[in-house]
Amino acid sequence: MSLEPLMNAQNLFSHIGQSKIFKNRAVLVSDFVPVHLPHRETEIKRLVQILSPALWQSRPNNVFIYGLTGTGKTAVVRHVLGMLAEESKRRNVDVGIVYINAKKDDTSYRVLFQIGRQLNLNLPFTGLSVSEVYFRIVDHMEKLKKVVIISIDEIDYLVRDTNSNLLYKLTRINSDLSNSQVTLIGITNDTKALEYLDPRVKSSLGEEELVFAPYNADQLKDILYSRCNDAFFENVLEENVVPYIAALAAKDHGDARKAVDLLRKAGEVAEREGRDKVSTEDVKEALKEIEVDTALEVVTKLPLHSKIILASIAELSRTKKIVVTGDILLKYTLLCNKLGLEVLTPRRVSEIINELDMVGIISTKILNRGRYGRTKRIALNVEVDNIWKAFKKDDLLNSLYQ
DNA sequence: CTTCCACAGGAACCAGCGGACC
DNA sequence: GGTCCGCTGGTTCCTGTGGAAG
Repeated sequence: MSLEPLMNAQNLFSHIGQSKIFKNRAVLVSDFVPVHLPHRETEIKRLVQILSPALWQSRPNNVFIYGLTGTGKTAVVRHVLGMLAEESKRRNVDVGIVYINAKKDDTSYRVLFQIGRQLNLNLPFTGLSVSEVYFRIVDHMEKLKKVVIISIDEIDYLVRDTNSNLLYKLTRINSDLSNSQVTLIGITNDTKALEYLDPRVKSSLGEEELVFAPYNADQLKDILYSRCNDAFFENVLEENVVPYIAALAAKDHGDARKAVDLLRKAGEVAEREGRDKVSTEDVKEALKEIEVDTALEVVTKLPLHSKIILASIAELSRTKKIVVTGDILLKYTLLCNKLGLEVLTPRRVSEIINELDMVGIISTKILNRGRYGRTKRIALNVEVDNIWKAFKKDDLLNSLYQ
C-alpha cells in the first residue's frame, strides 16, 4: 500500500545513520506486524480453524475476541486474515476481507463507509443517511457473491455510541443477503463492553469466543528476543536488558506493545548518547521519556477548555491534598474570567473531567461525603512539571503564568 | 430514622457545518 | 437552491445517591 515507500525510507535511514545500535528500527515500531508471533500458536490455530470454512465458500461462525491491550489480538487477527487472503487466492476462492478499527472510525456511518471502501464500493464520505449506505453495501455484496469477513477492532467504541444499532444490523445482515454471506469478528479489550452489548448481538457475535491472556515475563522475553535479531546488531544489548524490560512489562498487565516500545526507546537513548551498548540505565531513562512524551502529546492535543480545566487541576493539586469537582469549577471559572472566555456549564465540565480520565492523564474516584454531598476526587496521573512544560507551548495558557 | 448536601450522569435537544441528492 | 443528512460540541432539565449530621 501507500505505506511502502515510507517503510523503505525508514529502513534506509536506519542504515545510513551509521547506527551502531539498530540494524532495523522499523521492527520495533508499534504497527509492525511480525511474521512470527511467539506464544500465540494456539490462538492462531483456533482462529484459522474457525475461519477456514470460508475457503469452501461457506460462512464461518462469528468470533468474539477478548484480551487486554498488548496481548496480540490485533496482530493475530491481521496475521490470520493475511494468511487467509493468500490461501484463498491460491485456491481461487473469493473471500472478502475487511478490517476496521472502531476507535478510528467510531460512528455507524464511518464503519459502513470503511466496509464499502474495502470492498471496492465507492461511497461519499458524508451526506447519505446511514440506512442508505447500508442498503448500498447490501446491494454491492449481493453482486460480489462471496463470503465476507468483517473484523472490527476495538468494537467497544461502537457500543459506547449509545443508540447505535449498527452492530445489531450487521449481525443480521445475512438475512438481507442471499448470494453472499458475512462473518463478523469483534475484538475488544474492555470487559465492560460485553455488559453494554445488546444481548441479541452478544449471542450472535459470541458463536465462537477467543480469550487472550496477558503475557507473563518469560513470554515477553521470548517476544522481545524474537525481534532483537532483526532490530539490533549483535551484542548491542547488555544481557539483562531484555529480562529487565520483560519484568517491567509483566508487572504492567503484560502489555507486549509497551515492552517493544520501551526496548526501542532504550535503543534510541543509547544511540543518542553515542554509546554502542544498551544498558538497563537506558531503559530507565527511556521509561521517563515515554512518560513525558505521552503527557506532552496528550496535553497539547487537548481542546482549549479541556486545557483550562487541566490547568485548574494542576494548580489546585499543588496546594490541596484532595481536589474535587467543586474546587475545579471555581478555579476554572476564575481562569476563564482572567482569559476573558465564556465558561462552560458544570454539566459539560463534568464531562470533560471524565474525558481527561479516559485519556489517562488524571484519575478520578467518586467520593461520598455524607452531609457534604457526593462528588469526585480528582488526582493528576502525571508530574505537574510535565503539564506546565506542555502549557509553555500554548500562547494563551502561557500568558497566565508569566 | 430522616434529612439533605453536592454533585454524578442520563435524556433530550440545539446550532452550525460540510456535504450529497434531486 | 432547497432539503436532507450526520457529527461536533455544546445546553437544559432532570433524577439519583451514600452517608454525616441532626
